[in-house]
Amino acid sequence: MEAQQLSLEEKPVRKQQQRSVVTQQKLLDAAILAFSENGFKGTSTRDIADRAGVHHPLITYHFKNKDQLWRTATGQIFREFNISLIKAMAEVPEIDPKARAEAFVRTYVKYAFDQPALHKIILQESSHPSDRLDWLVASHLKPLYEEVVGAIKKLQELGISPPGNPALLYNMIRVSAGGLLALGLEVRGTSNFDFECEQQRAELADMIIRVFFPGDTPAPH
Amino acid sequence: MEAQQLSLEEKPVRKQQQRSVVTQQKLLDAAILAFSENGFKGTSTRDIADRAGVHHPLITYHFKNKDQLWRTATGQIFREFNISLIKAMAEVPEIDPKARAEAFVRTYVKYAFDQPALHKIILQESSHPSDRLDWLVASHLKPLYEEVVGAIKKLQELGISPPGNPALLYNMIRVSAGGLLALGLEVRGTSNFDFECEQQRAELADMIIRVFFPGDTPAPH
DNA sequence: CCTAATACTTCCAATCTGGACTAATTCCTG
DNA sequence: CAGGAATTAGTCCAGATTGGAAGTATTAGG
Repeated sequence: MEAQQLSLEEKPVRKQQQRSVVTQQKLLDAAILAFSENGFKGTSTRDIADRAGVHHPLITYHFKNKDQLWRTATGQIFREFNISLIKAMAEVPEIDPKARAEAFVRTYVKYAFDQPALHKIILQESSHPSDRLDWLVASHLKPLYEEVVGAIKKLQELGISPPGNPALLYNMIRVSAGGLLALGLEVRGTSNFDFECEQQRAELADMIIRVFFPGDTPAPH
Repeated sequence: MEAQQLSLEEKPVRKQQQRSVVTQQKLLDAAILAFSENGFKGTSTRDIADRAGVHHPLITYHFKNKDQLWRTATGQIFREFNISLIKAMAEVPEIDPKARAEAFVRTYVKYAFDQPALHKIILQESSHPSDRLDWLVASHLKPLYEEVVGAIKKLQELGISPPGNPALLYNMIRVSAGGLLALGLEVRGTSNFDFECEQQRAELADMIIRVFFPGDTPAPH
């Protein structure tokens, strides 16, 4: 970070040392975990440093302050999530829209489970207005939305998805997948349904597909 | 609270003064708001007291400590929510299960919007294990779940709802309604869909019904 | 193998935290 | 209307919090 922002400087910049990369990643990982559990306000930089096993002033050194650390950490997992999603979708042929939708749901569920912090952080930050939420929406949430909502419209035209506002449909799918996984503890408590079990996650994906894409692909005339 | 726990005491207990009831309610309202925004850890008792416009040691006086305040405040809104739901449902005739499901969804959306803190608090607390989450599940979430899941099973048997694990279906409906409303800020940011608008909330309810209860009531043979 | 940039450690000041404690005020109740 | 309990105001505290200053150790690069 910061450290080797060479840009158009004239100074003889030295390359970043390996140990600093390690420290930064330890901090980023710890930060994601802590923020997803206790929110931005509820997380202290000391807690993060303790989890990472480093001295807390290193946060100031590497990331300037708590807010920048949050942005860097959050940015990292959102970028990874979106890239994973795009990559996985690229492997599915475009001919069959319903198969594509199914693949999207399964991949979404998979990566949402691999990185549960991602949706927890969305939930944490959506609870009240903040610059962080605006930033999250503008730089990560909206791009994905734009990408997917077009596909949903097409599915509706084909009679595969129910009619109505596609934005609504998209958000319902999103919370049914990622949101529900983030609520895993509560769901297990009330319903004895455990997303830790691979088979139950598949069941969730199946159900989402069944519910939101009930129609069949129309035969090519 | 506490103050007039007369039970089987022999002392000539004086009745609670009106002003204390007012103070308590101001604290409870402020607490709900603060906790829903910043979570338990992220909320300070001083913040709550400031919002309520009272001195912070009064929290200790009326509720013993932060944890008890959380439980009392949360208990109040959950009780009100569940009662509202039950009352509203009692007015719908039992003959038509689909009409009943529709009424349930509309009422759920209505009250979830009236008290957005309720679902925000579920989201806040589900992010990691805690006594508060266990308490929430056991005393408020599970009872409602038990109540509703039976009805959903029946709807599935009638072919009104899609097949599959009813617990899953229930949770998907729940997050699509309450969860999505709690995410209102984010949804407006990404999709320009605003739940503040009555008509858009109706659209949400319609969509939930369309998606989760697509079948028609079978004609009585 | 120097030496200066990079990375880390140790310490500090100002503020915030939950909660305890006492004094002042209000207002029931006899 | 007086006595005393209920309630509130005002202080205080020990510990945690943040950001940062100042010094030490490590390592890249000549």
